[in-house]
Amino acid sequence: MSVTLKDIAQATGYSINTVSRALRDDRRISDEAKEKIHGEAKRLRYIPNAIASAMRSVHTKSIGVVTADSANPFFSEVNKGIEAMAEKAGCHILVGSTEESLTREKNLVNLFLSRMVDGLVVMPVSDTSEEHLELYRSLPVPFIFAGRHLEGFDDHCILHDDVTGEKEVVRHLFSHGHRQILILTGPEQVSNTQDRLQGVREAFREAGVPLEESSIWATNGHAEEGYAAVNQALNKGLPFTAITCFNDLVAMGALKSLSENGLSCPRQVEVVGYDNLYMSQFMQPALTTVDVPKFRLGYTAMDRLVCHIKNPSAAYEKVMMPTRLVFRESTRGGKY
Amino acid sequence: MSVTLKDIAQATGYSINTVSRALRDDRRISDEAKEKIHGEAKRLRYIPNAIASAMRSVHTKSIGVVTADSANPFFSEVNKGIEAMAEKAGCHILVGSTEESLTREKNLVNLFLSRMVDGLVVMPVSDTSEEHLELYRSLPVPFIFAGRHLEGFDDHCILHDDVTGEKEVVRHLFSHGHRQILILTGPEQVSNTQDRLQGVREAFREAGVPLEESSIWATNGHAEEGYAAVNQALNKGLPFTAITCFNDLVAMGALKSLSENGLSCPRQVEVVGYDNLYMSQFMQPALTTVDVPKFRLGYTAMDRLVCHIKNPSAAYEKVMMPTRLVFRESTRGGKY
DNA sequence: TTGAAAGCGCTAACAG
DNA sequence: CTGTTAGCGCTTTCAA
Repeated sequence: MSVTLKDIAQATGYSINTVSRALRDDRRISDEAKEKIHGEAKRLRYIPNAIASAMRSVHTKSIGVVTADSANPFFSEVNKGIEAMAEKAGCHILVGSTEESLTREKNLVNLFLSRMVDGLVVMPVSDTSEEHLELYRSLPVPFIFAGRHLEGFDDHCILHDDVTGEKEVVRHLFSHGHRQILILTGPEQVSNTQDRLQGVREAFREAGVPLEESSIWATNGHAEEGYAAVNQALNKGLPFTAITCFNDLVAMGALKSLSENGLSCPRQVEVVGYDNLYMSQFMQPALTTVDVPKFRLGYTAMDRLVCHIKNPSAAYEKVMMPTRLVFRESTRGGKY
Repeated sequence: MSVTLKDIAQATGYSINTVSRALRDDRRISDEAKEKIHGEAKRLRYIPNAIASAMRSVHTKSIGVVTADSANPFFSEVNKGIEAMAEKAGCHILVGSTEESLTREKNLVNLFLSRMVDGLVVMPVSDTSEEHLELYRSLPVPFIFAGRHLEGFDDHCILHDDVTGEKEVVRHLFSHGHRQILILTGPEQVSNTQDRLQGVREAFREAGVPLEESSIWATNGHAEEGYAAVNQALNKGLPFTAITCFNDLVAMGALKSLSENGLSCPRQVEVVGYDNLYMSQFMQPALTTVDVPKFRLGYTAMDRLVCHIKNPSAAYEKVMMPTRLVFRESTRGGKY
């Protein structure tokens, strides 16, 4: 079997306890002992058993991250922020993806709990069933929701302002004279979908333009459904001169459909995405989109979480981050 | 603190042991006891402590996955295959990304070992230092290399045939009359870069065309370096009529540069990628590329790993998967 | 079919 | 500065 503290203790003549403390650099251990013990540990290729250590001590120094959709680079970018702060805090991370399934979300949370994580960062689906809410009400560790909110847990959320972000998109399109706007929404059980749609509605109301429900098309947030939706809208002869997309992936599909149907973007149809993925600047045309501070979102979420782990009685506080419209080639001209 | 077997034992009057076995559906426990115990467990919201369980039993039912580059969707797609098989085998997965750093690779392997994983799936950098090789020689658990190989561990590899895949790309370009081909390679410490370059060289030799070293440009495998490389090649006035890219991300950057420089793809310059990412069909123009069986790669790697965990004395055996050239819009016409 | 006891590897509390 | 003892929650003997 593998090398344990016991082996090092036997090899050096110290007690298991002294070895344990020497390896953790406890200051009450003599330099001589430390040197001997560290040397022997290295020689024997000792690998500390984090499992055993976790059992005995209060903290495992591990955090569970429940992310949403592994096919969307948005979440990789948020993850990087989480990881950066985790590393800073000396934690490591267990990641799992729900693929927007409530069942998988619950399973992941329980999996992480059973592995004794010190806390959780979650991008939840927005299901408001009693069972779902109860899962978080009874959670025995600190937790933060990143980029998405859940009814009754506003304080736990680190968010970006989707309502305003999307409202500005539609305002901008209005200011360019568009009145026929195709709206491609995202997965329905996700709070961002609801918020962005609300932003659309507010912008329409504000401008006094009636919003036809027939111009709202649902997608699952992936390119192929953006592509299909625009194809179908064109086939139906739906009139539109601009498209606002749930996210950049959907926009990528939309651009493809326009191009295949001989419609020039931005000359004939303007397209706006959401998220500002790294790849969006390389799309053709480069995508106008709403920048979300992805890295900072993850970084801040993890930072807050660490605070709550260190100080369990600290009050939770909602954080709202600003978004920013980024103008590229898929829309005409700059801001008016 | 949280609910333990002891709590259920006290509540039901059975011993801890009986509770433990009832919850694991041991057949030597009466149905009556099982029912009572399961009921109580549910009522108390018992969450099994996987950490404690892992300490006592041989297997943790967890697998470490050391992946390479979280910004590249290629690895997400491989991961999905790994996860699918893991779920089938009743394991869960710990994932970490090296970002192509040898140090991070070693740290991740040790992190996973310290968490007592039953085995590892690794996408290693191809560093052949004694230290790196020794890491795997002395690994106390079964391991599989997925999509990349490492000197001396051929048997542990599940691979796709990069030499042949890339050779076919270049052959195809030759067959279209190209002689001036820009070659954008990937990160140097990665076996795929070396293999694909070898494929290029073999195709050139085969065709009797001299390969100018000046037409080989290194990238880190990301879009921005594909973009920059093509920009620079054009600025230098390098003559080329086709580009073969290390991967689809690099190709995305290359397409962007061509478009910005007023060069039409495929009419003036043909472009070929590698990997066949999901998104590549949505690029403009849709990307001709080499399909790699990403899902199956992960799925098979995990399948082999599970076999070796179940049967530690089984001999390792290299698996080589075929690749396939996929023709889309970034090259002209079909295969000759 | 069930229970009692031992121990996985480690850390914390207390002695010295 | 170092050693002794106890025990985290669970599973695996062994005994009944």
